[in-house]
Amino acid sequence: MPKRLSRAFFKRSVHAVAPDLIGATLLVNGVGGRIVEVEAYHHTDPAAHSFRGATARNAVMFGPPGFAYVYRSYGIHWCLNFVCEPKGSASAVLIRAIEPTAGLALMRRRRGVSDVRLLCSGPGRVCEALGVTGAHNGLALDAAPFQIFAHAEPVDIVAGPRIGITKAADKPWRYGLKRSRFVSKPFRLSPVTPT
DNA sequence: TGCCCGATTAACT
DNA sequence: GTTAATCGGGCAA
Repeated sequence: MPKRLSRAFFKRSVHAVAPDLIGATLLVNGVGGRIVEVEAYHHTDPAAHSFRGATARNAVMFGPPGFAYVYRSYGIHWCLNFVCEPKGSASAVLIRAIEPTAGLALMRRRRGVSDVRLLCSGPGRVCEALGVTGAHNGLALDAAPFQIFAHAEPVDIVAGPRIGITKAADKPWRYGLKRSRFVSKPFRLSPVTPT
């Protein structure tokens, strides 16, 4: 049985936690799969919700690490984040894509699509498939309904610019599982030198 | 108070 | 390729 991630796992720099989450398994009420894409947001980052200080929406980001920050995106979708670093640093990892492994039938029903590659390939899709809503905002990640397990095997990680932002768009703070077919958009891999 | 924009997605042309 | 859906935050007036 894989090791369940402790709350201490999140009490580190968001730039250390984010790549470490690639390959981990995220379940919500037993439904979910392998995390294949995340993005890091730090409070000194102009693209982060916490950059301009605490509001009612982002209050959880300013609390202790190891909790879920769920916000509404474009007034329509939900997006799931894991709060990182010591309390008050207001940093979080956005869960952008999952390779579905558990609860496929329920995810298909919630999403209204059958293609497994369309179930969790995007932050809004992840929340819809796993049933994450604003009701999960502020819940601890080491307790029900969440289960997060470390990956057993080593994984190859790639990084690149984050998606859908205009501020600090050059920062390579999007992390993914190399060659995964379940990411929301392909990562640009390093060019192979012709032989 | 009013207006613009956004860590998105699906359905268009 | 473009656009609508829909709402909280930020900022100008």
